[in-house]
Amino acid sequence: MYKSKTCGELTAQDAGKTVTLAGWVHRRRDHGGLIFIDLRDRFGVTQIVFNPQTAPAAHRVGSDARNEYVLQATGVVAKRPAGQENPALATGEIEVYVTDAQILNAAKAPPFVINKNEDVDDSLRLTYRYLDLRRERMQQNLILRHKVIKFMRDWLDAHGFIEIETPILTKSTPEGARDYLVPSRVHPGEFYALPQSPQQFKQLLMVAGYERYFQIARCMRDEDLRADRQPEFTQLDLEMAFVEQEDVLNLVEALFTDLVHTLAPERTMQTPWPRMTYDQALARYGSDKPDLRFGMELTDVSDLAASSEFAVFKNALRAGGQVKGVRLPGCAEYSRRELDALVDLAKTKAAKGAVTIALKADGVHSSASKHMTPQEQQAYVERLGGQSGDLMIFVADSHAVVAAALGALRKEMGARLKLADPNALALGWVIDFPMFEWNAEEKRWDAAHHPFTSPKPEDMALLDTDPGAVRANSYDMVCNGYELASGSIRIHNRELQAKIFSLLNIDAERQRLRFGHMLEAFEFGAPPHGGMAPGIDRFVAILRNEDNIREVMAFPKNQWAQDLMMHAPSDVDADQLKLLHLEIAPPKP
RNA sequence: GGGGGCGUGGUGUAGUUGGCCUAACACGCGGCCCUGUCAAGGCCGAGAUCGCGGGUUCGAAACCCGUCGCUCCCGCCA
Repeated sequence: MYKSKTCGELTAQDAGKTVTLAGWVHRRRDHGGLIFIDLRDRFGVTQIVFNPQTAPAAHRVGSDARNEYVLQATGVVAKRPAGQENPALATGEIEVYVTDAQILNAAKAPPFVINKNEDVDDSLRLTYRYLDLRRERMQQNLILRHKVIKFMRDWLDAHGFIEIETPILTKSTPEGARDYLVPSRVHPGEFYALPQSPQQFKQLLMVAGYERYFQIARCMRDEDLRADRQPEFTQLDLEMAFVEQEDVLNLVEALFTDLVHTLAPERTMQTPWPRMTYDQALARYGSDKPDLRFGMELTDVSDLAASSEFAVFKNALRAGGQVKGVRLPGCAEYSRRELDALVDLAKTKAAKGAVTIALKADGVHSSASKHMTPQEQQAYVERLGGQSGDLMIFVADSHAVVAAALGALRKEMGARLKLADPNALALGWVIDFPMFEWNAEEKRWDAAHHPFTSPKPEDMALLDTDPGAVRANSYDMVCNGYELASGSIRIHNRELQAKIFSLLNIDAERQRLRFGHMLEAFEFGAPPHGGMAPGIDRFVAILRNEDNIREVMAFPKNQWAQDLMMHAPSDVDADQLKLLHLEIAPPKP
C-alpha cells in the first residue's frame, strides 16, 4: 500500500503516530520556508507541512509539487498549535509534519479549476470527465448514489427480495421507445436490442416462481435527450408475485420513506404519501407528475363561462371542453410582453390562446375586456380567490389541452415565483391511469403504460365498448414534478393478454412472433404479479438538488447522445462492418 | 424536425445604444520574495486576431446574414 491512513481519518487521537498518506495536491501554500499542502484523496483533505530545517529533502519535493500532482508523504501526526485549527476541515485538528515525500506523478495544469466548485462549460467537463469527477460536487453526488443503491439492496434483501441479472442483449420490441440495436455476426441480417427495461424478463421470473425480484438495471432508449433523460439510465427494477396494487405501493413507499429518513433526514416529506387518481392530478395540477411542493391549483370556471357571452369560452364548452384558470400571486403588473410570453407558453401545449385578468389597485384589466364586463371578470377573480396584485390566466379548450396548457403555466410560474420549498421531497402516488391512449397519427390505441398492464376488473366490460374509458392497474410515483417510477399489476392470463394485444392492433401473427413466449409462459401457471421501477438517476438528482441527471452519473452523454471523453459513437473499421454483414448507406443529402 | 439562450486568454466573467478596446477583472499559469498558512500574502511576467465565414461601415467583440458548437425546451420518451 502506498498509504497507511487516508486523508480523511486523522484526529487529535492520532497525534504522535507516524503515518504515510498519498493523494493529490489540492492546494499548496508556499511561505518560502514552510510549505503547507492540502493533500486530497477520496476520503478527505489533510494538511501536510514541509519544513526546510527539519526535512530539507522532503521540502524540495513540496517545493516542486503543483496542484493535482500525485504525492506520497510520510510524517508525524501532530496537534496543530493552539488557534491554528481549521474547523472547516474534518482533519482540521491535526497536521502531518512531513519527514519523507515523493512525487508519484506530475500533473499538467488542469483545463478547469478542480479545488473550487465553479461553473464550467458542460462540454469541457464531459471531455475531461475524469478531472470533473475529482471535484467535490461530483464526488458527493456519486457517493450518495452509492449509498442510495446500497440502501436499496440491503433493504430489499431484508424484505425477501433477491437480485437477478437479466440480459443486455435481447429482443427488439418495436412498440414504445426506439431500440438500440446490436447486429449479430452469427446470424446475418438479425439484431439484438438493448433492453428498454427488463420488463418481460422480470415477469418471466415471476412465472419461474422467484416471487420477489429486484435489479439495479440499466435501461437504454434511443430517444432525444432532456435534462432528466439520458440514452442509458438506471432503474431499481422490482417485481413481486401474489400481490395487488396496494402491496406494491406500500412496499415501495416504505422503502423510500426509510431511505429518506436514513440518508437524507434533513429533507421534509409528508407521510403517508398523498395519493390521487390520474384524473384528479390532471384536474388539480394539469399534470400526471405534479410538483406537490406548492399549491397553485387549477380552478374550474366552466359554470361561469357557460353564462357568459364570450364566444371563445362558449365554443369550448359547446365542444365538450372546459374553462379553467390559475392564479399567479403578485403578477398583476406583468408587462404586455411578459403576458404574451405566458400565452405563448400555453400555445406550445396546443392551447389556441389564453385570457388574462390582472387585479390591479384600480380594478380588473383583462386581455378579453372587449368580450367581458368588469362584473364578469370580477366573478372569475373571486372564483380563483384573487387578491389585489394577482394575475389570473384562463384557458378554454378540451380537458386535455386545458390541463396541459395550465399545467405548463403552473410549472413555469411555480419555478419563477420560487413557490417550492427546496428542502421538501414531495413524494406521492398517482393511480388509476387510463389503460389506453389514442394515437391519432396511427389511428389506433396505444398502451398508456405498456401492453402487459392489467385493466381494472370493474372496467373489463368497457374493453369492448369504450377502450378510452378503461382504467389500468397502473401507478406512478412522483416527486417534485418528476415521474420517479411507473408500475402496474400485470396480466397473467393468456386470453386477457391476447385480447389486449389485439386491442393494441397487434394481430395474432405478430403476437406469436413478438410475444409468443409471454403468452405461452402464461399457460404454465403464471401467478398474479406486479411491480414497478423507480428511476435512480432522477431520485439521486433530486436528493442532491441537481437539475440534470448527468450530475449524478459518472460518464454521461451530452445532449446529442455523444460521449465527449471517449468520442462515442464513432465509425468502425470496414472489417468489422463486413463481419457483421453491414453496409453503410450514404447519408441523405 | 422545430423554438429559446449562450459562445470574449487555460477557467469564470465584464465590455454588446459601433469609436475612450492598443480588450478589463478575478482565479489559474511562470518567475522572484516570504517560517503558521488554510480562497495564504507581496512584486513582476506570459497568455485572447472576442466560435467560424461573409457583409454593412471611415471604423465591428458589439450591427446584419449564414454556419458550427454547447445548453434548455417542444415533438419524441410501450
